[in-house]
Amino acid sequence: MTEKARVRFAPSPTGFLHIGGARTALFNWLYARHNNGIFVLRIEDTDRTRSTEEYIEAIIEGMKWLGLDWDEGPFRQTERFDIYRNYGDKLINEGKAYYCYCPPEELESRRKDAMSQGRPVKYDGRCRDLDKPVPGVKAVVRFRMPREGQTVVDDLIKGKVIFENSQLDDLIIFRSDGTPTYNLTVVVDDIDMSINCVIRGDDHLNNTPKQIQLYSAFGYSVPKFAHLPMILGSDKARLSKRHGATSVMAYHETGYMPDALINYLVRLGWSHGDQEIFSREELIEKFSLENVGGSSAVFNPEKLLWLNSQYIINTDPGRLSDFVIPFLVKKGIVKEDKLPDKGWLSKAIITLQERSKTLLELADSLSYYIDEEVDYNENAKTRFLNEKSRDLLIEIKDSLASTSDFSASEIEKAFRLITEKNNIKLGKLAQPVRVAVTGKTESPGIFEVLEIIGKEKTLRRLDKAIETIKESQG
RNA sequence: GUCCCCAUCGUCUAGUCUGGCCUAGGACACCGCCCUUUCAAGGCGGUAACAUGGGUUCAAAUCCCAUUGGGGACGCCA
Repeated sequence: MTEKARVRFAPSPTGFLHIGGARTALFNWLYARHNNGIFVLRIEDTDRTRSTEEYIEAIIEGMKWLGLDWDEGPFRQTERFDIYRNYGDKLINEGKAYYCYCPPEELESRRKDAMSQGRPVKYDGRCRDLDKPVPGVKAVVRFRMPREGQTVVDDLIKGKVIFENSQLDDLIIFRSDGTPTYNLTVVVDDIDMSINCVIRGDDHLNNTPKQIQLYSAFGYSVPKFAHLPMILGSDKARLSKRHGATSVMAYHETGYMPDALINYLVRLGWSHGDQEIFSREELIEKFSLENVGGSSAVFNPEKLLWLNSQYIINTDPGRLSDFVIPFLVKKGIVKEDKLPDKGWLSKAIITLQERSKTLLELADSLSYYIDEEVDYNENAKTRFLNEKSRDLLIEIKDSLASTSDFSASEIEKAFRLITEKNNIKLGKLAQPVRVAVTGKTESPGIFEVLEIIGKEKTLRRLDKAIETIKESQG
């Protein structure tokens, strides 16, 4: 019987949940779900000056929106300081850690010197074997790193990565104010929470040998490691704010479906043959770290947009309406206490699914079905609402006015009758009508549009269009 | 500067571990055609890649080395 997989996502709340963090969370989540394991959420907020409550909320909100549910936590490191203290004291008592009295400014200048002289930048260990404390100075605690030999990171994605211990720094595990630092807290927490597979960004690969030394100092065996390659912007630099929207919730707000973003993110580095679109169930079934590539990936908003359009097309209209309604409300197209009929809305949505790449676009298009008044696009108006189309508009209006069954098929018959009579192509009639009822030159099929708008509103809009033509003439 | 990672179309990738089935496949974007009442969606087709140089081998996108390029880390941040 193998042990149960336990993984974690451990963001620090110094910003919103961003694209890179979301992908790390996703891979952890998939690993846990695929292996029937446990997914732990841990908030690494030991840097109190930069961590905020708002960001914790925001990260949780982002996780929930993406549907990445966790089984344990959220734990907060700031609530676990006594645990780190216990572990730390053990190291100090065993001589595996020591107090260092070097002032920060001095360390800084030594670092600069080392870098300019081309020497490895690391603490020289001058406080290692001090036998007495320096009075009146607040000390930090450093971990005594081995100086000889090698540390091997056996990574599930990168393979065996060898580090010379001489390169490893005597890292600070407690600040001079007594608070623990990252490298200590991750290791202690991962031990304490029985994490047996650490999946994180490969910007942590260099930290890993240090952490391995910590594990061994505590007498624990190391978990598996999997270091995911970074996500880059279009200029190949690490993805950051200047590349545009990087916050997960920004995608929510601009009309992306969570499943589309998940699907996009998982394909950044992971693949399953030629398949592009995966349901959540499929992902859970097929996901494996073995199929994660080692090279970094450029974030491509256009492909995400395409995936989103695919998800909009393939989501059933009833469910899609639940996604769209908040956008309709937010844009003031409908009132929260006066929502459109669900059946009617679904019918309207069907006509727009393959024409909308985002929920926001869908909501916008829906507005011409719902609004009382139509705003004409200026170009559309001058091109199609003019003397040439006026008589046709009057003709179709009169014909539609006497139609009792206002269905797409009956509406089509009315249109065909007029085009045949006047010996014109359907477009000659359809375009002016389209502008009259939608204000635009593009829309779903005109017969469906009219049916959805309904007889009364259609006639009113045709009247207004005819009126508009008269005015512009007179 | 030191250490670490990475390298197939513009982008995401299949193929690399286990060399031959690769005349290098799919997807996004782009271009063309078809469908068509507009716009889409859809269908069909097209442009486009194994970074370079050395090896190893009967045979290399695939293995090895070097170079180049890109990324990351080097904090009393995480």
